[in-house]
Amino acid sequence: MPELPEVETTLRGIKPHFLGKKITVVHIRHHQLRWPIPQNIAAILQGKTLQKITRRAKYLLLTFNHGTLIIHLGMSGKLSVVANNTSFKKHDHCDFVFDKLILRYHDPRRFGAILWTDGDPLQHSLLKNLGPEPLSRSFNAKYLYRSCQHKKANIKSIIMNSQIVVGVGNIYANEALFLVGIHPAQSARSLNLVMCEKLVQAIKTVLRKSIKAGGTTLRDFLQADGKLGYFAQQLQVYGRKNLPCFQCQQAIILLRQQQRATYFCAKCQNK
DNA sequence: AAATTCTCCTGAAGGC
DNA sequence: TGCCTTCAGGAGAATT
Repeated sequence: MPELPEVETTLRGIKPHFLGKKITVVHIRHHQLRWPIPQNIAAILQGKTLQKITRRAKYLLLTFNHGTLIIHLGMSGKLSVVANNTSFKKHDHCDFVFDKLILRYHDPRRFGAILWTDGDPLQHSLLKNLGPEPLSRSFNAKYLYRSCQHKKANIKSIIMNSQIVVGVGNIYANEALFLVGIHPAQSARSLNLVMCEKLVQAIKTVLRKSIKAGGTTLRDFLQADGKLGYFAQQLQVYGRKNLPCFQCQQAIILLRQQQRATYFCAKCQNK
């Protein structure tokens, strides 16, 4: 499940292979992702040179001189770099064929998206209302504090809300809240500025560490399976139901919030 | 307006 | 071994 560190790792992995290169042909084997891949995408891209690869939230933006390809990996999406004429496997839905290499999109659950815009991608309806990047300076204590005021919702749903801050998926929300000892069900408006500062720093720390871990596997990116980074990170609470807390040995609790699994330590994370 | 629930999908895991 | 059920989750859409 690609979280922000995986998307960033993917970006860094594909960039050196395709930047400034020309697409010769596009093959689509399955149009139906979260939204249909535009029918004319092959015609749009054929013969065009990739000018820029950037990221906004978990969206990868591949910019050409006449528009931008917007790619989201969803839950199970993966972009890989394979040699030309490499045979495709199940769920390899889309190939962007360049001179020597293929940028291949694989996505068993098809929650991802491949879209095209000929305007400013940041003004695309999917992107224009997104909150700040978590690692940017505009995501800071004051901002989070303001975003939490008058909010009845619990703090976990606030930090996972992409209109407030992007890129904090379920795993990292759990981990960051544990790091600062905040109970995931605590109401957002009850956090003071000091707690917001700690939480902001925890989110940044968790994401930075994970991106760094992802970076260590970059050299393997050409290999088809390329296990990405965050598994390397030691998770403190996520997926550890009933196992002893690393800090106090008390059993980690699993509860459900907004239909998402929340793992926390009742002793270390006080209400 | 804000908060919650629903939805897409497949593969893995668990029960019998 | 195999079939069936349940669960996982990103995030936009629909609903409350």
